[in-house]
Amino acid sequence: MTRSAQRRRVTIVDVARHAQVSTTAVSKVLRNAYGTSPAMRERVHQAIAELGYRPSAAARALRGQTYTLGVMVPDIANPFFPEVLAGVTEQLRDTDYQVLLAPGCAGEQAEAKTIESMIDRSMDGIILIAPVSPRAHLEHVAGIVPTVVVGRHARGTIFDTVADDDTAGAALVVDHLVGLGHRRIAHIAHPETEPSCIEEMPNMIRAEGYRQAMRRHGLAGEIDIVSTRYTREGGYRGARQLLARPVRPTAVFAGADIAAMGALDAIAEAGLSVPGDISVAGYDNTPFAAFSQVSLTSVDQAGAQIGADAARLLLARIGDRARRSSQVKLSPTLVTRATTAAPSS
Amino acid sequence: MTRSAQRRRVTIVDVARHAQVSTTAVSKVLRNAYGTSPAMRERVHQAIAELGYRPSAAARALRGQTYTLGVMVPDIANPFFPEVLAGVTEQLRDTDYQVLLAPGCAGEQAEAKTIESMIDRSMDGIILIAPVSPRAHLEHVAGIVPTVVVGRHARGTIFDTVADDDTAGAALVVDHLVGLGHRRIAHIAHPETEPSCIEEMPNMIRAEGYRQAMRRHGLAGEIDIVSTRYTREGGYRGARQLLARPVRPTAVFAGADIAAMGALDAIAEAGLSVPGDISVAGYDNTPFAAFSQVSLTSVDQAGAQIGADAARLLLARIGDRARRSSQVKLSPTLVTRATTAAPSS
DNA sequence: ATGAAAGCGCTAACAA
DNA sequence: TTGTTAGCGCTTTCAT
Repeated sequence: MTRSAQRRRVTIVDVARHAQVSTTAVSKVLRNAYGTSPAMRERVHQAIAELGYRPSAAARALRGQTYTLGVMVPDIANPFFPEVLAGVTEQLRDTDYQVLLAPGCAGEQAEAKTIESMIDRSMDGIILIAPVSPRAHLEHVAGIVPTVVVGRHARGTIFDTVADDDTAGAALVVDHLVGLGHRRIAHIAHPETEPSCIEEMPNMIRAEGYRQAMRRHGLAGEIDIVSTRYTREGGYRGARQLLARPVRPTAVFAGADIAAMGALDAIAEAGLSVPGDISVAGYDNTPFAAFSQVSLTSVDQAGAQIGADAARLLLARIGDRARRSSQVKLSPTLVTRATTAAPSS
Repeated sequence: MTRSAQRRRVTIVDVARHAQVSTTAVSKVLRNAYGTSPAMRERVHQAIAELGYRPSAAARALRGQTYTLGVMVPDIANPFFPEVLAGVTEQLRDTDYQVLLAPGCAGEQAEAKTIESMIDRSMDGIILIAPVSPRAHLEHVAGIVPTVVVGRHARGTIFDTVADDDTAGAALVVDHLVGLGHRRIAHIAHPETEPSCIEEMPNMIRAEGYRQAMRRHGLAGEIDIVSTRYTREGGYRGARQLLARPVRPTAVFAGADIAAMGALDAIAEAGLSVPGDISVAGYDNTPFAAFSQVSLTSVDQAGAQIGADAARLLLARIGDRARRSSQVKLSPTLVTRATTAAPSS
């Protein structure tokens, strides 16, 4: 046991020798490649089992695949992303692929570095969740490695996308609040600095969807957006700003549940009640929103399904890199809970 | 742009040719190795910049390091782990290392597979968070790759450990509740099947700490443990069981915040109030516990610090694999919030 | 201080 | 169907 641990790793050569075949044969068996007899397969498999052989991903990477897929998540603390990831891993469960997560990418700089590092590691494909890089950069990346972009509303020429219909999602919230009798509905947004992708980012589209819906209801004059961040702290700051308005909004639509969480913190701190004094709605329908103590009205964008679709598209693209790019757009639904009600006035 | 994307990746040979030096020289410069003149370093760096060269981790892996560290997390949906991860990445920020997360390891089987996959990918070191593998297996793994184990109370011969003093943490909760006047204090635990590591797992130690503390307070007869899981659903099921007792406990100590969350769901569903009808305490002091709508009393085990220590130890072990193993044990503190109060009786 | 050359473990032409 | 062999891009002796 201890000795074998110290020992040199078992290689394909060891297996070949042990099974009395060539390394090619072993390689073929490993990859289920064409040209192996059942008898040989049997012997090789047995040798592999006896020796406890495992292929070195590093060596494979130099020639072929690594059987590794990378997923970039912008913010691991946001409870929406585990949902997406669950969908990805579920879809990949019975494949040979291993998913590796690259965490913590605040900003374009960090994101570029993270993507580079996944390319350096010869990943067979990558899923980028809500990336902030300019589209040209995404195209560049997709030219190097099969790529699926989640969240961006962009028609990539060589990458596939999966996104939620954020315009519709925002409208669901506004319609719901207006239906309850609200007029002063404010929105907490997440800003975008990179001009080339402003129109593609889900956060920007949610904000625009909010604007459109407000206008549609004849509430153009009531449009009120504070731009902070989709984080708990951002939601907190945003709500603080809104609560300091001369005339307070009666409802707050946070662009993400995690921001809604911060908004609820600020509202509680101000001694106000939800939904008595102010209604709050979020986006993502994270497990947190369903939590009894919160019961947050939120837009469900089926995170697991998004993840599963992304994984499916990625496998398809790995299989055929010349494949036409496809865009999957999912329809959100509204989950009405206890944080929204008719305004008190 | 587009052409370069299609083009073969820039290699060390290209750099060497462009800088008019040998590949050896480039390699040395890259690794800050001994034997390079400032002039050469300058030229090489310039060539690297001009060509946009990036070393292939795959090729490096075959000979040297991959500059990749793997972190295995048992449950990505548990909000405690992002905290630990933040500590890890923060500690590694100014190093050349990239952190990759291996998600979703339910059970010993899946865990072993995940660890194998990290070894296959020649990671330079791995951090295992609350692994459930038998100690012998951890030793085996640590013999292959530098390893730091987080959470397990084991004295590895070749791996380092970082753990919270779970016995003390559990005692903090029981002492607090007893101090408030509670006697019927129940505990929601997470079971362990693998016999060889039962005594090392944080969940088991928390349960044992709870038992000890109860006995110390002369409440041995009130000891009441339900064993479900450290998940939201586990907490929910656990609390349901406890609420169905002929005589209901007046306080519930969930072994993890995420389980406390589920317990709060069940309590709300039963139409009971917290802390009016029943007090609830958690463990981990996740951001969720500090949330205004919850305000959960919880044991703080400084996740970020745990992560930072783990990363520090891992770097040290990578630097010297013969290094004596060290065990870092952190002292937890209790954060008292609104979910615990004197019993109503 | 610098470079030539031998692999690391695997895959894929190409031969047999 | 099977095996021989030439690399993949890098690190590392070992000469110079």
